[in-house]
Amino acid sequence: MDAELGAVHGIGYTDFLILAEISSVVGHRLRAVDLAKRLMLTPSGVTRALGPLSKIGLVQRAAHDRDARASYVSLTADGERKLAETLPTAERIVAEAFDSALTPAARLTVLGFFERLGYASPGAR
Amino acid sequence: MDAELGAVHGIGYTDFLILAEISSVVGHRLRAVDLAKRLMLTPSGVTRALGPLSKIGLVQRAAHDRDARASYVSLTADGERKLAETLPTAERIVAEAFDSALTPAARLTVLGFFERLGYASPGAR
DNA sequence: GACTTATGATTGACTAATCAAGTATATTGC
DNA sequence: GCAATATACTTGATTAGTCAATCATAAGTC
Repeated sequence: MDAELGAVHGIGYTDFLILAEISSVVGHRLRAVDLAKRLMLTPSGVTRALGPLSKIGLVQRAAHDRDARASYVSLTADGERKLAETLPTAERIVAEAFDSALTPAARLTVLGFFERLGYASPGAR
Repeated sequence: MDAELGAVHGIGYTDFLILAEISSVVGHRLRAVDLAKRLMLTPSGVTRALGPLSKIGLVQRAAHDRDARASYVSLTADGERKLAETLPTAERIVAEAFDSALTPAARLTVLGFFERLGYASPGAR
């Protein structure tokens, strides 16, 4: 997962999730602490991940207008491009893991399950 | 997860899974490589985890009778006790994480899902 | 039966995360 | 308005895992 994504796109799976999460949120920016909650990471882990992402210019931080402790994280134009470029690879890798881990019957059950939870099945169009 | 289990019982979640996996398998012993496959770990990771578990006397290794490369891993009497003692804590922690991560409706859907996959719902008796 | 390839296990080097502690700012209650 | 408490973030130290390389033994092929 991490290894293949890293080899192809130069960022890990968590990095990808960070980009995707920022992009998915209204306003396209959020505080580091909210990023942590959404990704089930600690604030510390987010700080550590954002360092390199910021250095290679995929994300940027901006001061929060009402809270001097916090800062907003958002994607740069490069970050948006990287996300768009990485998405198909990530989807393929997840789909392969999914396929190899389950029997065909279990696969269908899981897909139905996600539909009931309100997610579109990744494979269905 | 790991932290609480470690604080209460002195072993991590992966350690717990290792004990549980050994105990669940017919014959109550398996090769390290099979342990790795079942727990989605690398053989390397299993070697690393078994070291401490063996040192504190929860698991033991025995030569494989047909393959000199392999060795069987099994629980000691202490290991069985530790597993029995850890099981309720682990179940409680998982149940709490499950409850806090999902809405009540999603919770029911997930439980139904596991039933369809052939697992009894943990909470149901 | 020797040669090649596959498998089981271990080790050194590394990495992505954690926790605990610390700093800075916000918020709350008196 | 000030003390006490809570929140946002960062950093040093640690940890649980990975990968790549290695060693030993098995299994398959000619």
